[in-house]
Amino acid sequence: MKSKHVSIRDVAKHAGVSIATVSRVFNKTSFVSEELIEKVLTSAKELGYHPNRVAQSLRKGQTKTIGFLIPDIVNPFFSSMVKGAEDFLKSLGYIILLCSSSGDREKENELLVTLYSRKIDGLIAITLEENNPLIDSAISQKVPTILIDNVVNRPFVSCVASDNYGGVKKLMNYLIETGHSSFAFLSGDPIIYSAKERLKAFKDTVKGKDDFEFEILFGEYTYESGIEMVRKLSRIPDAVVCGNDMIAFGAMVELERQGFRIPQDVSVTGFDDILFSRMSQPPLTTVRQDAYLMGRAGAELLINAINEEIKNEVVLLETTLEIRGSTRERK
Amino acid sequence: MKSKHVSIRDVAKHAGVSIATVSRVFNKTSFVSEELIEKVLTSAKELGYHPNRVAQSLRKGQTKTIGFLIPDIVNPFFSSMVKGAEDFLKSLGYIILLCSSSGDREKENELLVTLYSRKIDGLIAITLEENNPLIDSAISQKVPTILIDNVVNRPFVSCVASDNYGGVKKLMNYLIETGHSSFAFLSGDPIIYSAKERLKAFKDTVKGKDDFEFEILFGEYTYESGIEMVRKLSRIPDAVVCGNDMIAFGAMVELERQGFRIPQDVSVTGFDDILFSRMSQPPLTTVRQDAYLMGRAGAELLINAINEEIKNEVVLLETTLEIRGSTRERK
DNA sequence: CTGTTAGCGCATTCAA
DNA sequence: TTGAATGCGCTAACAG
Repeated sequence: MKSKHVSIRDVAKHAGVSIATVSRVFNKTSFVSEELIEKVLTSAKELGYHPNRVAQSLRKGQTKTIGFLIPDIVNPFFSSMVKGAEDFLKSLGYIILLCSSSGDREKENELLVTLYSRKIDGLIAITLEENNPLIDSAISQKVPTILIDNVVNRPFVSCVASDNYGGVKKLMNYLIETGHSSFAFLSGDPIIYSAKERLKAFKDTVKGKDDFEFEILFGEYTYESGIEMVRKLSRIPDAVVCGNDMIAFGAMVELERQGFRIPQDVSVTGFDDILFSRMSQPPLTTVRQDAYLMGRAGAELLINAINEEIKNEVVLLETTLEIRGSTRERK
Repeated sequence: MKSKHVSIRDVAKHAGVSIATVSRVFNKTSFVSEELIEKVLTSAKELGYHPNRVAQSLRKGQTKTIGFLIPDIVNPFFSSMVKGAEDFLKSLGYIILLCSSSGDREKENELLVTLYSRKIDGLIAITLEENNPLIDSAISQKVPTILIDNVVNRPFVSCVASDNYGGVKKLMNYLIETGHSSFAFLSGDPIIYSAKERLKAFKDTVKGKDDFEFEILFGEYTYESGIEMVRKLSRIPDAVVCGNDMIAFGAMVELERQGFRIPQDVSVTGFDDILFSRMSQPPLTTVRQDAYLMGRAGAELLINAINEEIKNEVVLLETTLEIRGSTRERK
């Protein structure tokens, strides 16, 4: 039965040295004789001592803690980012303070205050809206901040995102090569950076070209929204290009319900390549983006920002076209 | 351009009061005259002051921080638990320190040291193995600890899990009522508490009854394992009862590949009811357990343990049978 | 009702 | 090489 907290003082007394020596042994901050190192380590082990990180944080002015603000931890796309970041940060002794905003902007601001008052060394945020007030908050607090899946040009803020534009371009080129000439684009909410970029790539591909017919619908990045948008389609095109995979799943279900065969009657594509995309029937042709890597890249950027004051950088990650069974190869 | 950190002393000076008064205003810990409250609040706002939680933690000996140890944050089943816990804890001013163990027991221990040295007020852990060394660790540190999806009887440790046994019982009863009499059970690794319980319920139902034929295979809670186990089946039974939904998805794909129709030729069932279970073709008959609720219940238990010293309780949550298209209704 | 002060556990100066 | 003393920002006695 040990006492409640064993502090550096207990170890010092037990080892017959000063607290400064104990501190030096644990921090290797200056030379201590072998003899004393031994003594201190033995005493520490015997008492079950571990340095109190709270006290260290207060003293050193850094907490080795990173705030992570995320709309929905249950979404594997977002949680993959957390994992990517965590795996990297952990190796450097950082730990993640997790905050779910649930997309609620008011909550988001409260959470930021909490995070800042807990003296996080840096912040990684996934925000749905492209222009979010938190960005200004971050700047005024001067906490190094990384935005993932969003791109802005502001001081103290770096960004990581996939090349959404390039991804959809690749996809559209493939569809055109394989003989598709009429399209529907089922967009996510264009307040979101990624949705906007994907939409832009689609428009840039088809607009003003007489060879193509197209139609654009707006919804959300959800299964239900995919179903709904298909119902609103004025006609069924060669290819239904979806803003993300969830929309595509909804679209596929609704198209089949209406009696269309995929891909014989209509091709369907997604974006993201989530786990289930290769398991659906038919497996989904989609643009693969690596959320884990985005998280990791964000964390690396953040550590740079913390250490080297590089505070305004944008990293765009490559995407890969995954051709599967939901698109036909020839008309 | 403000100075780096604004402390309670800065506010006190600016407002012309003592730091104790400032503290009292923010903590409402004793009466302060309206006049001074006003002054302090104005100064605080002007300077952008927020109490430093790190200093508070050191002083008060509590961090309002909960450690959350989880095998894989990307798995929606686990992340739902995090969400459930977080939603509740947030409302009480707690925040979550997230740690992924990746199932690595060595890492798990390192992470625990980190968590303890950061003086978490409590720990919520999802551990794969039923008997995990972390449990002893938790006991020796006297940090209130909750195990989710696992049940042990130890001091300082409370547990939350679904009624896995009852769930499989319900499921088996339904299958028997609908005329199934030969079964295969595709189990997860029985080192895991839930896998063990589900297996037990299956065995208890079919064993020693001449009416039933059955076969049991062991694998993991994964899609790939489902495929593999189906390949090892000695014959195709009336119903393939899977340890969880991921196994069921693998099983369905492999059964269909082998030319069996679901549910006409063979029924397939899962456990968990993850998001995609209702989206698969055919939609999966499964036992629904509410991961979000488990997380929330765990958090509630933890707060009780922290406040009231209730430190050894087990909560078993009800499950629901979700009958969908992957099981036939009559032979 | 308000101010002064001690000390939470630690890292870091400054002396020795 | 080691120890004593200071203070990080704050809360909680205690005194007035």
